[in-house]
Amino acid sequence: MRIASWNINSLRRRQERFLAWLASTKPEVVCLQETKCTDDQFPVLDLKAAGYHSAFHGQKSYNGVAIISKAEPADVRASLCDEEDDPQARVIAATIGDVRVYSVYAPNGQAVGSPAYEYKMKWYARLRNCLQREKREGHLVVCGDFNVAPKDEDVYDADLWRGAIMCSDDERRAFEALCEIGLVDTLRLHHRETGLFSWWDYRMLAFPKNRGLRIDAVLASEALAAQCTAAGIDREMRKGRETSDHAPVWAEFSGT
DNA sequence: ATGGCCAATTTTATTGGA
Repeated sequence: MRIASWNINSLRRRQERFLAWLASTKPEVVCLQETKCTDDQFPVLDLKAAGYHSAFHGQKSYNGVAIISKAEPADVRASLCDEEDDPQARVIAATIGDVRVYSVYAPNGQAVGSPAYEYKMKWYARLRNCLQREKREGHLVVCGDFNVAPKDEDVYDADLWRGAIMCSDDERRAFEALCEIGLVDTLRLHHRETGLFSWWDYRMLAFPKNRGLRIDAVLASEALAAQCTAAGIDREMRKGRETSDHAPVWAEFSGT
């Protein structure tokens, strides 16, 4: 089973490209972030015609997450496990077969120390609490745009970015704390080298120069991670015009 | 080759992204 995750940066802008990519790569599950559309704008019928079910949680203009799957999703929930009322659409969970899947879009945080940064850190604590509860149930995959480059290897110029947003110690600790509940960063099971990125700024020729960060990931609970046969980043999808500024990330699992 | 911000809306500026 292949699970992919892609910050699409507006599904409506990217729909044709997304459908073409779905048809060529045929993943069993795709987690999307920054769909930037309301639920009534979600292209349910086009995805159905492509052979996929849709579970989605959107809002006007910003954020928005979805899980697209060949198999029908069960137990869809569009929030973290707590009862906090969050107007930002950043989480959706669904059960696909025997795997609980989360599509998450972590807050950007704007600048270290800003109110947005405080919100980001609190959101991470809520996410961790939620996933800790989920993990007891069985296989768990958490896909998304984490807006954190976990290690120096995930940054094109680690010294330039040190302490900056997405690379600060507190953000990296928050990401690590997620992993410590028993989630494995699948890309690093198969690739240890630097230079593998999932986001490149639209400005200053960042992509041709490979000045990127790896801020998107597929995390898997330990038993499932043991079945992860391959993982990667589909950087081809960052090429050309009218692309998202993110590339899809993916992991392949046997025996599910 | 992959190319010098982009997307949505509040629309000819502003806000947020990362």
